[in-house]
Formats: sequence, C-alpha cells, structure tokens
Amino acid sequence: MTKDVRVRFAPSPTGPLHIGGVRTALFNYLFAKKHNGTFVLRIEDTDQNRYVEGAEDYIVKALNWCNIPFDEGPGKNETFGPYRQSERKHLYKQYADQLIQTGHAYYAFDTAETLDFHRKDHEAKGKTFIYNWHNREKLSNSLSLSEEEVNTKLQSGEDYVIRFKSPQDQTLALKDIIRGDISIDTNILDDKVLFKSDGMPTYHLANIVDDHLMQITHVIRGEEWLPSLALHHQLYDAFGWEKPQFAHLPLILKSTGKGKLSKRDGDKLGFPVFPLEWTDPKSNEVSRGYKEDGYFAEAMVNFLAFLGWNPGTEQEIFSLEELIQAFDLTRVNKAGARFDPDKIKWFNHHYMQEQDNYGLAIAFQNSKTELSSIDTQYIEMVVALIKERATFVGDFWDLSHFFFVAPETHDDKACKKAIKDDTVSILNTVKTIINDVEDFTKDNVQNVVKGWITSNEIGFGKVMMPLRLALVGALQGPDVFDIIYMIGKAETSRRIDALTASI
RNA sequence: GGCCCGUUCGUCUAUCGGCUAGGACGCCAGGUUUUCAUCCUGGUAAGAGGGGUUCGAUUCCCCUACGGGCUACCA
Repeated sequence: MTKDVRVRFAPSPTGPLHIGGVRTALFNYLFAKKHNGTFVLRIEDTDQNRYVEGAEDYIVKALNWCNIPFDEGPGKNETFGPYRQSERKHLYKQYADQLIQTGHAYYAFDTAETLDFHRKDHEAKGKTFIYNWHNREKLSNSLSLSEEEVNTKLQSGEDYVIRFKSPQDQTLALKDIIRGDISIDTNILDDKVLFKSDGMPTYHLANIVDDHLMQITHVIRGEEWLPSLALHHQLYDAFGWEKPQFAHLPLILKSTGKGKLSKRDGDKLGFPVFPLEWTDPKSNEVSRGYKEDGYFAEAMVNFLAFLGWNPGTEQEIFSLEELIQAFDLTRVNKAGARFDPDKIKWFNHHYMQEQDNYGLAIAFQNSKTELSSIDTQYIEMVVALIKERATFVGDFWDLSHFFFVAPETHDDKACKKAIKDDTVSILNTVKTIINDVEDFTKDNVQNVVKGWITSNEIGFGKVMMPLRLALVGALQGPDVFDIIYMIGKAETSRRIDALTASI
C-alpha cells in the first residue's frame, strides 16, 4: 500500500512567476495527475522584506491560464491550511525549540556586522568563513556561552537566531530521482539559520515543517535547491520524520549568453519570460507576458514540458492529457536547457491551427478598431483562409487587411513584375467577365476566368498577377478567387479600376 | 575561491556496450501554390579533450577543460 501522492509548488510572492517557475509547477502538476495525486500550492512568504503586492494573485492567475490549477491551496480545499507561511508563523517556533532541546540546533547572538566582518576578514586572507564546527566555539552562541549568559541574553530580549548544528565528519548519502545518489561531506556544511531574529522561520525550516505537516510525498523543485538538500535531509532526520522523495529539475538557461534565464532578461531578449503581463506595483514598469503576446496556453505548456523532459518517442505534440499520461520523472534530463524562442513560436503556429475559428475571429475583432463594425461571421471566414499562415492573432491584420479595406497603394516592385502593355485591357475584360457571373461562388468565378484565359491562350501570369495586385496591392495573400468571392463583385470592380487608373 | 551538479548537431533532445549516431526547431535546396506564406520532400550539422575497462565505447571509471547552481537572519 503506497501513500497517496501529494506534491506542492511553493513559490515566494516576490514578483511575477517566471517561466522557470511555471515549468516547475507544470512538472509538479503532471506528476500529481499521473499518479492521481494532489497538487498543492503553498505561498512561501517568510521574507517580509521581499513581499510584493499582487504577486500571489498573479501566481494563481498564471496557473489557471496554463490550465494547471492547484487542488489545494489558499482559499481552496484547505484541509492542511493555512497555505501561506506568514499565516502559519505560530507553528514554526515550537519546531525550532524542539531541535534545540534535542541538541540539533542552538541559539546564536552574532550581529550581522560581526558576521560580515568575519567574512570579509577571511576573504582578505584567502579563506572562506563558514559558520560551523570549525569556528562556532569562537562566536557568540549557546554552544560557546555559559547557560547563564545565554539565559540572560534571551531574557533581556537580545536578538537571536536559531542555527542548525551541522555535524562533523559524516558523509551523507542523498537520493534524487533525477540525479541518483549524491554524497556530501558534512564538514563543509554551514550551520544554517533556521529561525530568524524577526520571529520568522527561514525557508529551510518552514519548508521541511510544512512539507511534513502537509504530507508531501515528492518534492519537485528547481536545481538551485540541490545544495540545500543535505540540510533538509538532516532536518528530517533530526525531527525523526519520514523524508519525501526529491527531484531537482534542471534550470532553464538564457537563449543566448551565459547563466539562467532571469526575470530581467524579458524585454532585453525580445521575448517574454512571464506567463502573464505584469505591472510592477512600485515602479509601474510593465513586463510583457506570453498570454498578451498572443501565445496559446497549450503551446506554452507543450513547449515547457519538452524543456528538460521527453517521452522517449518521436511525438512532440502533446495535449495536457497526453502529457499527464506520458510524464515520468526519471525521464527528466540532468543538464540545463536553453530557452528557444523559435521553438515556442513553432508550437504556437501549430496550436493556432487547432483553434476554433469563431474564437479567433472574436479575438481578432477585439484587437483592431477597424473591425468593430464588421460582421463577425465574415471575419470568421477570413480567419479560416489565413490562419495557416499565422503564428499569432497579432499577425492576422497584416495577412488579411485587403479583405476589409481596399489597398491604398500598389507595391512598386510588384507593379514592375505584373504590369505589361496589355494589362489594362486584360483587366477590363476580366472585370466584365466577373461581373457577368450570375451564381457568384468562388468556384464559378474561378471556372469562368480560368476558362477565358485558357480558350484565349493569354497566359495565366498576365491575368492572375495584375488581378492579385489590384485586389491586394502586392503579390501576396491567399487564393485570388477566395478574395474575389469574399469582397464581392462591386468591390472587385472598384479595385480593378483603381489599378488601371494608376497605370 | 570552496562545494555540488552537469557536458550528443547552432538550439531542444533519442541512444540505457554493437552506430550508416535518430527526431524536432532553425537554416539551405527542390516541389506544390502560376503570388507570398503554409504545406510536402530532401539536405546541412553532434557525443568537449586525454587516459583507462572491454572483443568493442557516445554509453562504464578517472583526470582535465568548459558550462551551470549554491556559497545571506532571500527564497
């Protein structure tokens, strides 16, 4: 009998969730759903200084937009709540105290200035200052001070932190689902602060306590946490708790240049790094989002799933449901993956073709004031004709404006190529022929015009090129007869006249 | 600097000792479209280097190089 799978996504509300965070959430979600488990959202807001207004709301909205909503979290199925660490503040102190009683932790009174001095002093001597067995006896803490001294400090209200007492001369055998076995020498570990002088736990304590209390079975997080695994591992042992399984995901790297993709790379690299647009509450600076840039959630999810994971088959297009079925943590890669903006565009083009035309038409109409008074059904027909050429709804206008307004100019290069001495007379005849079509369908117009060209041995290029030029203003766009059918006889005539008049 | 993790086409990746190293994006060419794009077909391009182990290493081990992460009373 195995335990029900419970995973959590535990972001810190310090700003908009970035794309790497979305990927972490996605992998948690896929893993949970694959195993009929529960996906928990926990807000890790233990750092009061970095709290950003609106960030939590953003995280929830982003997960919902990606269609990977949490099962349990703030305001939703709160069986293990509360889900904000700031609201669980009262819980942590007793656990820190427990560790002191069992000898796994101690009080430390060193000021930030003192520690800073030691760090700089060591650095100047070419050494690294580590607060651990090496020198904790020389610092101000409950291991170096007498019991009276410690009690006096505590009772006088002096600031203190609680540090984990990292053991000496031990080798830790850590396990990671993705990376396998990792062994760590405890001598190089420092005595991490578990409980801060402001009465809040640090990430390390809160994380372990909450994962335990919330019965988390699998911790799936970014690789930046791998160095903390040794500490977390020891914390579980110190509490005597059963450990969850760990999986550290490879990081998402910048598409070009060095380092991991960061929040600041957004506008600099020309593509969003956030799922949704974000306005910084302090500076009012706006960062673009995938949604607002015209990406479909399915495209982003499919792309992100393949950043660091693959199913082992050659299939690349996966619906969310298919991803859930195929997902397997042991197939996650170890190495970091560069973000490829071209590839996510390709996914978007693919998912564009699967979108409902009416929905696209509405989105198109809402995006362009020129379309506000145009019949949505007409727009839907246009969308059907052009969407295979588009990656974003934002491409639609460039691809289809001639369905709505007559060209104001005719492309010079195209004119040189398409217009010959007999073009005016040919176009006039074509105009008459089109006007004479009684049952005005695309096929009928096409048959009549093509029949006329063939029987008079004129040559298709001499007719079709100038005709297209008249209708579109350039040598581009979908089938000429689709355009003629859509804009109608009268407008076709007007556009032909406009071109012949300019020759 | 120290510690940890990693290293296959430009990019994302397949390969779990037998390889003519496969796929996708991008790029290039051809075809379709008498336009452009889409689409189709083809092409380009890779196991960091050096040692081992082995009949045989991209695959296992070691070293070096390179890349990444961490190194806060941040998460």
